[in-house]
Amino acid sequence: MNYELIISLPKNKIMLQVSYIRENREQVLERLAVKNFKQPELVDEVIGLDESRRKTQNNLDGVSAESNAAAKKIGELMRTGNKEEAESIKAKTGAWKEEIKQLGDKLAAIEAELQQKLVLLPNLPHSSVPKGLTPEDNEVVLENGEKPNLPANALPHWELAAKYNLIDFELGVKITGAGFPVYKNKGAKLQRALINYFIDEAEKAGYSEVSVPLMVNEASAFGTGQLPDKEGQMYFVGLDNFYLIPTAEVPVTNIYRDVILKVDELPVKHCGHTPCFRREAGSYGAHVRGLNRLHQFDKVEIVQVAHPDKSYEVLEQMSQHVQGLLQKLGLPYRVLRLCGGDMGFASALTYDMETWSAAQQRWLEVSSVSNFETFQSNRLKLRFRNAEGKTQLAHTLNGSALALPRIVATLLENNQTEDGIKIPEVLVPYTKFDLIS
RNA sequence: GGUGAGGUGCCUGAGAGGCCGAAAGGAUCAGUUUGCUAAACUGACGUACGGGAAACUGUACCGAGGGUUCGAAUCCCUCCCUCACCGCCA
Repeated sequence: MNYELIISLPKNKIMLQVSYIRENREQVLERLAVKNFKQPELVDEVIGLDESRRKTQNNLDGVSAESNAAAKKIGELMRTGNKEEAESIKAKTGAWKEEIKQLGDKLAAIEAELQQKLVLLPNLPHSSVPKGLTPEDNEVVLENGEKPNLPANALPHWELAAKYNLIDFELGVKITGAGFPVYKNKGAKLQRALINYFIDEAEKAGYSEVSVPLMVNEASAFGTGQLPDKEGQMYFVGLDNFYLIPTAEVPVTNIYRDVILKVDELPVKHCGHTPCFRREAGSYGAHVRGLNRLHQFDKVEIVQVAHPDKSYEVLEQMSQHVQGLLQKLGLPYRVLRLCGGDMGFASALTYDMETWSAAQQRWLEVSSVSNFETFQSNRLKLRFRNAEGKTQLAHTLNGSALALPRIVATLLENNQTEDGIKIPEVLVPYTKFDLIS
């Protein structure tokens, strides 16, 4: 990613909330420390640049005002035939012109630099976010459900997938490469059933379904914060400058880019199913075996645009929705509150939901629910008109409900019996079979 | 891929160098009238960045960037996008 592209994004952008940083410098630094942010010096650089930005703009505005007034005067004089006086004013405009040009260039340079630095600042974590560096520092909020006791000869899901002819990993390697499996027979049907089930559940919870593009332009990728932070993690279609979406969050949230909502339109709730594409550069090895980590996978996403006063309520509600799905599927799970070091660039608070994979004897992340507060809406210019009639940035949230492959993995492993793999009751109307044998 | 037409406010749409941040209509909001609905009338009604305690005020923005000019929505150049028709095609 080169930043020229970013700063060439729509002008007349909102100045990524510098005023907040300016007025809460200490707090910002404190919060960034929780996220283990490596370049705290950026904060003061930003404040300094903002200072000179405002000063420069003030100067420029003053000169422009004079120049505008003169131009107007000339117009009047010309109309009334007072050519001489008009000419004498004209003579003075050269200096203004020069100054306007200089100040304008200076301002543009300052703004560009400011943008470049602002764009590197991650979102500030919520006060409840624990300090910490690694996944081990995440806080376990709750654990739910019974871990099944599998017999000693229980198989991991990739062996079950082979045994029952559900997923062909090698075939995917031939067609595309590692991480692009081919689902077959009841494996394919199980996937489709889960997708439909998740969508139906989301609709019951008030999320209206959207079906969105799987490739997005740069402005969209920037809007939800994938750029510049996750540049290398997205597949890029260079011929047309499109990115393959790493999550439906990107196209769905971008529906509301450059939108000013009415306050009574909040909260906006959408769900959607899409494949997701992730390069996952740098992660190989035993832990990525089978369905554990893929380059392409299916996911049902829920997205909300919420009033800032309500967004943490909404976050809990979304977390409950996800937990409800896991309960109905009969999967043991736990909820984590991510520590500063493990959470994403754009998030203020993230809950991860993990299911217990009984054959692998480990937790697998199947959902991530986040409140981005104004981080995305600031970039998206997603606002609403508040009670005073002023525009205000809305809060955006999203969560997986749910990501398919690890759910499939856990279902296969946890529900294996000597007779075959039992399908959870809630899914049977969708699969039309209750056993994989 | 070829050809043509366009990009103006929430929408439709005028504007063709100064009186244009932008007519008019619609939508929306507030008020008046009305037994209710409808209608009519009156008023309000873009965004951002500055300054100011505030009333208010300065600047910028008519797809984006550059240029001409004392002055650009309007003229010139470059780019992007959209639409229509043809070709190809799920």
